[in-house]
Amino acid sequence: MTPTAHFAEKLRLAGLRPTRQRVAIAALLLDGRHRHVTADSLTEEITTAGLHVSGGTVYNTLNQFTEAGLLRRVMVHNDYSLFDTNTDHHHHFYEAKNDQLVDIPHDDVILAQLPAAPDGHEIKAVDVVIHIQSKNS
Amino acid sequence: MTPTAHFAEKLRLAGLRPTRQRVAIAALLLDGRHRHVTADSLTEEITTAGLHVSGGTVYNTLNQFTEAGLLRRVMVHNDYSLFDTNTDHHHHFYEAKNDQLVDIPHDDVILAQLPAAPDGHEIKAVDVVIHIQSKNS
DNA sequence: TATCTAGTTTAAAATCATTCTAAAGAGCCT
DNA sequence: AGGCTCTTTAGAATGATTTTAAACTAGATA
Repeated sequence: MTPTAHFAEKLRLAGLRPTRQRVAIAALLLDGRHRHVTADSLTEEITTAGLHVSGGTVYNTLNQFTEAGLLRRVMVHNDYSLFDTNTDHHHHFYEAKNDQLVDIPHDDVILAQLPAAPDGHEIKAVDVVIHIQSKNS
Repeated sequence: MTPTAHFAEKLRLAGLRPTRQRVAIAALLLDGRHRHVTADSLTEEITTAGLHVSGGTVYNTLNQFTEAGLLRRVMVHNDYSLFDTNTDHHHHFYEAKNDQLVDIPHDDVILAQLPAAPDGHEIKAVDVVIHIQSKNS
């Protein structure tokens, strides 16, 4: 199976029509490497790859991939959206000073006791963000 | 001590000059009640109280109070900033559907094991957001 | 109490990430 | 190939937040 066919299939399975733009973005983001991207950094990557995808489509695709569970949105500040190509359960260290986000392996945080969700509700996800800073600051 | 003097003192202790606007906002937000506000909802409160504070000052004050530890910024989405008048250690339930944030008492989440911060860094804060949704959805 | 000055507030303009729009284009089924 | 729907596009629009430059004030000093 060609790489393109591989990503096209992945998109179909996620319920997304494999357009040229989506396949290109999937090839960049869904190759198994774990990293964090923004609409901006992704656009740069696309350009570097010699391609062009309009700004609106970059945003739409990022949202659609997230909705489909292919990406995960990480909430650490309100300046712009961050997406994680690792959708497994895991948490993050975040250093505000340089806006740096670092994955924490899932097993390194153990939530011994979780509160029951309010009546009629269920837990969908648990996000843990550990804010860190340089010791000499 | 008059209420105004009380809040003025609180601001001085936090390193903030007690201006008329800051004291007014402190009187609304720092009275001990635990709640979540936005720049918008705070502006409404100010108006309802028969006062007026410019938009820029509302934003500045919210940021300064947060910086001073009088408020806490809660990260659940990128649409606008949310501030919590409860600065004690505690976590949150968040339901995206209706953008509702609910406090979880500190003791209801126990982090049994925390990872060591990366070399040369220390942990400043640990934020836990539990995303919930209606069972019948 | 009058004066001074650095820090604040103000309304309005600017910024900037993100979403929306309407028209042109592309999967995909028959 | 034809057609229907979903997508993409460039550009305009949105909206929260920040910035600006001028007017103002808290608090120190004389």
